[in-house]
Amino acid sequence: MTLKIHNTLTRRKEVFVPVQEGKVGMYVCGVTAYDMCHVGHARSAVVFDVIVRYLKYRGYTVELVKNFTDVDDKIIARANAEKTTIREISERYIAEHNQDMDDLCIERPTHTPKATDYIPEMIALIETLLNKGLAYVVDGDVYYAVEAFPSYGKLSGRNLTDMSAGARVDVDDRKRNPFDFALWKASKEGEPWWESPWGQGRPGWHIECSVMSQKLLGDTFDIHGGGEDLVFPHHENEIAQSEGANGKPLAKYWLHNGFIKINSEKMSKSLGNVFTIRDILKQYHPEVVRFFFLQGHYRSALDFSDESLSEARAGMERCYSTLRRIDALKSVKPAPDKAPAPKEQELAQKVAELPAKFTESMDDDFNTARVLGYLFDVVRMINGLVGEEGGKVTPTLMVTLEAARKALLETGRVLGLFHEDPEQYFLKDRDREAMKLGLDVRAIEALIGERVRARTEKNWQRADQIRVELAEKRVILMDSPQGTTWRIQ
RNA sequence: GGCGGCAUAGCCAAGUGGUAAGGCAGCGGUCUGCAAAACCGUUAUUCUCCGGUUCAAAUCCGGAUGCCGCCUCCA
Repeated sequence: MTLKIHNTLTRRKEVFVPVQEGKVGMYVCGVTAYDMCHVGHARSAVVFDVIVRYLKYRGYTVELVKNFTDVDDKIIARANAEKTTIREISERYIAEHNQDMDDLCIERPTHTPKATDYIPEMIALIETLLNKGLAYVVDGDVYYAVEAFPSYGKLSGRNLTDMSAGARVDVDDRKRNPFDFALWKASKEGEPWWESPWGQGRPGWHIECSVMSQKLLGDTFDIHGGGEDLVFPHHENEIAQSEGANGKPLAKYWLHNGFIKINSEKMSKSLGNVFTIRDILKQYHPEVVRFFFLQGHYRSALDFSDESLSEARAGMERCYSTLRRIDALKSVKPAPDKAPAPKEQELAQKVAELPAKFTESMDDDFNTARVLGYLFDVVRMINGLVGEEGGKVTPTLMVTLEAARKALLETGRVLGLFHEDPEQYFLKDRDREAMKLGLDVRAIEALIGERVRARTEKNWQRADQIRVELAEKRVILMDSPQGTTWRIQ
């Protein structure tokens, strides 16, 4: 079985062969630390988190680098607006970012370098490019000369002639070509600066990734990832810088995740439809958000809406209620043992096949949506077997169910799902939903208490009245031999 | 203007040559004092449209239409 990955560079699925057997070096472009992270950052983080988890599951040792851009126009603007330093701003938002990532259950990368820690190395790389004739100095700025790098455009499938035809770029007389980009910018009044051979200044955006990836992963590493918007110009420019300097391929495989749209529109600050991770996690359990992302392929666009998240919530609820159902059986007296029913054997077989199907789907360019389909097959079969015979199961069936539960959890672990104890999951969900609706939990439970009394007196009229009353507030009651529980619809 | 992507049921979505996964929603049934959950059945004779290749096409090729992204900071 071979892992195949869609490579943006070739626009094809390719068999994954790492530079060094058994090891994967991976670089994913991180955030510019000037504001809270949004749902788009969350998707990118989840996508690459699942890829890393899967590569590890597959037996690879993964070294992941995710950088922080901590010097940049937007950070400077924010620091000036708040009358503070770029360091204060970037540290604040790096901390916020880390909290969001922890909340989303993203495994921490091996390295999280910051651009400002690599200024001397950036200067050295720029000097190399100048010496090779790939860059030029103008008034303390240093620009990359795209025309001097013949394969410029190979990642994004563009060429300089076509692009300049309908160019919408600022014409800058100091540049030889409109697509030349800044490697080093002379500092203006009130901007942070570092000493350099070209005077006081600061690095351009693209150079940091070329430097940090080379320092931490070497000249050529396996996977370079990021959002699809980074293909051009950012990743194109990284290739121009790195490959221009050392003549070796920068990364073997380029992976780009699709965008999140909000009600079919692009999420952007100008449209005012940006949802921060912090806001979303007040509304939905992190695993619901993760499940929502994994339902689609990582390269396709995903439409984020209250409706789609509610559907994801329903899906997660289905899985967790099945896990809870198995847990509950442990305290139920077993039924007398007997030979396994055909359905039971069928489940055992499905469970046995799950790892292979999981691997096959994930090997096919990380097809998480298909994996979820397999998980639901198992869930349905478990439910079918547990629902029978008054909740009692035979010891033999219990073994099968336990194996099924383990298989679900193991698969879930690689996807970053089912980390929660089912009981806890439902409690958290209930509290979160009640808070969203502004419901008074104590009042609800008082009514439920009254209904329990009414039911013991067989006062069905009053009992139903309470049910209806609560249902109007989207509170759904569930009666069982163990008592009455509730959830939000 | 240049480059690229997408189009599968009411909605989301997998499927890249062998006869349409899965989820959500709906309907009918079983269960239940009534419900909920769960299960069973049901919901696309068909994959935007037109042509072509093939024994065979949602899948490959050509064309049309529609939507979207990138080309400017952007996950």
